[in-house]
Amino acid sequence: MNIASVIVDVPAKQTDKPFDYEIPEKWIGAIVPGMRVIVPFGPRRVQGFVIGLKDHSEFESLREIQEPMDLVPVLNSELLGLGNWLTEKTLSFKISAYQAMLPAALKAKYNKKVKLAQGASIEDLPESLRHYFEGDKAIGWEDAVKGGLVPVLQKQAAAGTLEVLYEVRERLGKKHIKYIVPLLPPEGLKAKYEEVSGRAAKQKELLEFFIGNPEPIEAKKLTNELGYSQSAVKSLVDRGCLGEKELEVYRDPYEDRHFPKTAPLKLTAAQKAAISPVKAAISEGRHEVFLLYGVTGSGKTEIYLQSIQDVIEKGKEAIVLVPEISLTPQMVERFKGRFGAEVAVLHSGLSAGEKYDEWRKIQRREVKVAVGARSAIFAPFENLGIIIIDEEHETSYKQEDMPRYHARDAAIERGRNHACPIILGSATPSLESFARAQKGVYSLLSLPDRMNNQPMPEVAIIDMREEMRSGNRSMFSRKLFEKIEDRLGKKEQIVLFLNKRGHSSFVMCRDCGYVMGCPHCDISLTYHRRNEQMKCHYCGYETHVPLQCPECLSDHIRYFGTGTQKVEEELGKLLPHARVVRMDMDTTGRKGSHERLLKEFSEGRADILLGTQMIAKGLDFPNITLVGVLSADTMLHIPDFRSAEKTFQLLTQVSGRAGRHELPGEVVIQTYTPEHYSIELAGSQNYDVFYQREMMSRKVHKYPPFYYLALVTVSHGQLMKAVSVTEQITAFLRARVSEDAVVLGPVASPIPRINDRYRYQCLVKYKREPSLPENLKQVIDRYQKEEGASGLQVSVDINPFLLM
DNA sequence: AGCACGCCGACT
DNA sequence: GTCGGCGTGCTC
Repeated sequence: MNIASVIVDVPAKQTDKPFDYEIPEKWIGAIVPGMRVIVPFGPRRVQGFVIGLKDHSEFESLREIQEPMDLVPVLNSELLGLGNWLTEKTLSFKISAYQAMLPAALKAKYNKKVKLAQGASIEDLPESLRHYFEGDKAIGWEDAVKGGLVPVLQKQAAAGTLEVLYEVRERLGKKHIKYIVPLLPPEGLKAKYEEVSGRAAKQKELLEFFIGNPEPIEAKKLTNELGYSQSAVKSLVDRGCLGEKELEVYRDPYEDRHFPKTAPLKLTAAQKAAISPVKAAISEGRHEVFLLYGVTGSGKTEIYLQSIQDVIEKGKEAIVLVPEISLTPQMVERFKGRFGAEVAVLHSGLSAGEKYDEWRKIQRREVKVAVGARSAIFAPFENLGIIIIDEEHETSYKQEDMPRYHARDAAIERGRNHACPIILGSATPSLESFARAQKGVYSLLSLPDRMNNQPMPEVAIIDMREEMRSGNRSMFSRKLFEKIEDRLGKKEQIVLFLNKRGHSSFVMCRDCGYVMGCPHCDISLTYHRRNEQMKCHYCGYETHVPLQCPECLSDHIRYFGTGTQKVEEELGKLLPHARVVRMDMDTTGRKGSHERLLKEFSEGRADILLGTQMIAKGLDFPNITLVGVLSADTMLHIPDFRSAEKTFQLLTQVSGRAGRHELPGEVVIQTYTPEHYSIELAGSQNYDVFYQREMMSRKVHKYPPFYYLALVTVSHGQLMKAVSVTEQITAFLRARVSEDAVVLGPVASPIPRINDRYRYQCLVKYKREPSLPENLKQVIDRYQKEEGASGLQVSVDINPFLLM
């Protein structure tokens, strides 16, 4: 077993296969599958993953692995297998699948530099180049390019005086702290104590300290807090009494936070009924997928917690996925509160180093529970007892770039591997999941009532057209405004929800109707108050705000639409005494600001929480008695077959923020289309009827869950090229699917141009099409290689969430 | 992805 | 005659 099969870090079609390498003698036995290694690949060195060992290779002369990057595998055999599965399901490269399963910190960085060749002397170089290489110095490739030195350097390299070096580096290291340890037992130290001359009083004190405290101690603590001098420490180190030791430590993002310990709560009858099949599956070690359908505030989390308790007692581990955990610090708190140090938290709010450290806690079996966003599904546990996906319907579980996987599918696959149950929890299950539960593929568990018999909040739907007609041109309906004033008076809290960021969404000329668009993308620019700029959310293009209409030179050019900033201003004018906290992408950009804002609100230092999507879920504050949705229909008009479902889910989720505790809650939904079923039914909180309605529509239009989808998107700088290639692909696929399938296209993508590239697509709707993956692969193979040359890009998304 | 090899146009 | 364009193919 001295040959390793390695997947190299070169994401391309031609290199998407194992390459064989000889394992150097000294590492035989030490290099095992799942480890990262550095291998020579052509003239370069690259990172690679060992996926297997063997004795024979069909290749004649193998090169040697340069060195291992790990002491222990970073991928266990289950995850290696899962990588294969991912590759097949998403048609992505193997290397992309493996990278996606690991924290970003483990992704290699590459350095290319030029240095003096072995055996060459600095005198061999032309005068002008010498100073770059004096004293073994090297010049980085990028600097060389910047300085226009590449041709000269290449000439020297060809002549053999310089050589090009390829380095593979870790993205970042482990964090170490210097500790001081006594090298002798207390008796030995006592003996030394006698030896130390009387003049060295400080050293004597220090020895006394270590006689009393023989444990290792942080060097910083010793000098800074306990006041021992660095020189005294050094002398004793030199004498061989003390030693310095670098100990690896974790960056603990929750270090300075304490989580009050919580005990399991007593379950209600409904909760008991829901949890018992889960407990049965856990104790029998059986794979089963449960859909836990429970209204907002019905106590789903407690079911998660107690299921995990069971799993831990069985000596197994648990993964909990939450949509975007930095958005729900309360969730972290509940898990940390119950399971304390047994919990690792992985979310986007952490730095790469912190994430890596949390990941290592899992790898080293130091924790039993991983709570995190989508990618936490790849937590390297070996003995999973349960996987929980909270807010199962959330679209953020689908990754939008390669590998385009859905965490729910990955969870079910891992559940199969480990023979463990899965809980999908939601107050508004995705149609796909609910349909599967109806068919008996998943087991349905319901929690129809809120805890403590709190009623669901009362919902009022306000027709904003009416308001308009009766002369109210403000963004608050009279009813909502009244209620806000009422709550302010009662010192109760209010949540205002708006699903848009920025100030106003777009700029339009009132005279000619000109809307300011991005010159590179077919999308209107968004106004940002902060820097008085118009910004494109797709390509980042920025320009200043026009004072005149560029088309008709009229100066009646105005902002349209409403953003959180504008609402904030408006509130400031109308209710100057109300304390408002605004939460959106702009105010929560920096790390920790999210938590800080929420804390401000939870401690009652603000009356109104105003925000976008991110405040829709997870908030649970007892004093919120009013939730206002400023415009319910913004989502309804996006061209997506799921827009009604998303609108319904969002409105239901936001409404659920109100009245979760003793105080009853009220919800006001403002809309221009009150008659739309998704708004009407969100108002009456009737998921079941919504489900029926939406299923009918999906059936008619041949959309999921009745059909699966596969989306091919083609983009190119020239419109005609994009169209003609899409046409070819559409024809190719059409000829290769069965009669039940529908192949649509070519059609322009909902955003027909991004960054000066025209985008066309072909959509396949199908029920059972065993050869489709193979055909899609052929499409990729055929067109992806044209990519570099002509700028053609072809991407395939199986089960896309955004048809963009 | 990089990089080398290789075959056709405009220039010291 | 060469320098250099990027099309083609390879990396164990």
